[in-house]
Amino acid sequence: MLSKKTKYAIVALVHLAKRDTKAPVVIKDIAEAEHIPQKFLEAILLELKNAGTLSSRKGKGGGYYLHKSPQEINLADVMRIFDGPIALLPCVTHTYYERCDECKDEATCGIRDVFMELRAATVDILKRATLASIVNREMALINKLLQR
Amino acid sequence: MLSKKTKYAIVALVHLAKRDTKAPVVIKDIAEAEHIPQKFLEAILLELKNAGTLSSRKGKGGGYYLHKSPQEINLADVMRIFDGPIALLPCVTHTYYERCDECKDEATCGIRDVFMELRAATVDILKRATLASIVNREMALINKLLQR
DNA sequence: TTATTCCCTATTGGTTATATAGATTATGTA
DNA sequence: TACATAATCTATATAACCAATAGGGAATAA
Repeated sequence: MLSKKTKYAIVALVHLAKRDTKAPVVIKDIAEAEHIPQKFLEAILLELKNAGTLSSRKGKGGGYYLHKSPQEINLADVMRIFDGPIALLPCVTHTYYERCDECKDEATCGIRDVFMELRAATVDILKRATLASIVNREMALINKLLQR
Repeated sequence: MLSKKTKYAIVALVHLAKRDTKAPVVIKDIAEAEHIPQKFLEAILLELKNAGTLSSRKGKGGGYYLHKSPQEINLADVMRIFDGPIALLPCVTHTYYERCDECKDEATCGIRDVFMELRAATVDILKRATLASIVNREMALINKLLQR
């Protein structure tokens, strides 16, 4: 399961992506609109800023805004910021690779083979899941509902 | 990431599947062969038994053995026993469904849409990953190494 | 210089993960 | 029956992490 942190982060990012302007939005507005505890969201947005996903401006008229375009921000990257590697086994990750203590021969491990396949499929889906594509999905779902 | 519990469970099950006989194996043998803390493995095998995956016999000549055939035991089921639902959001699971507090309209939620797609792909891979198929993968990997 | 807003540090309560220890129950065999 | 074997049950410990809150500091714009 995703941590609440990650889920809130995604919801907040989609919130920003759905606005057509790139004007900063204050934490409070996002928290209230998306029903996220404000102080908790504060820490989350800061982490997203430090990761280079968001930018911020202080003082009046300030707030947070997307640092990159919605096409360039995908869920794989966001999830990695908060929940770490996407792979389910340490021996399958790229950047956080770690050998399994109990493993006898990694090269011929059938379990590892399965989870490498799973990781590839997961990363593929999550990389394609950009903020822009999520907004598109929402529009498609709305249209689908209206047509009935 | 998988919990150690789940990883140990899978390793132990594959250990049992690789033996051609269905004779019971004592906990100690599995623990030593696979480098798993014995007392911890004890609890894990018991849980697998209660879930109907393993059977056991007490006393001399006893131990644990697969209750079903290696073709019938898949990683999706094993992972659900220990780590719960495979889906990454509560609103996407079948059996553990729960609405997201902060969600406005589930039917048009683009985030949910992504994670439904991801869940389907994941379950598909993990259902096909039976103990038998894992053993086959190992043989294939060994052959591949030998051919070089 | 004042209001606004992000930024930083610390802390809290609760849950989960990863085990270990010791006693008990069931089983096969001499 | 007695004994050794091996699973089963209960209890405990520790560490890590999650989710959230509190309070003040620092930067910025008007």
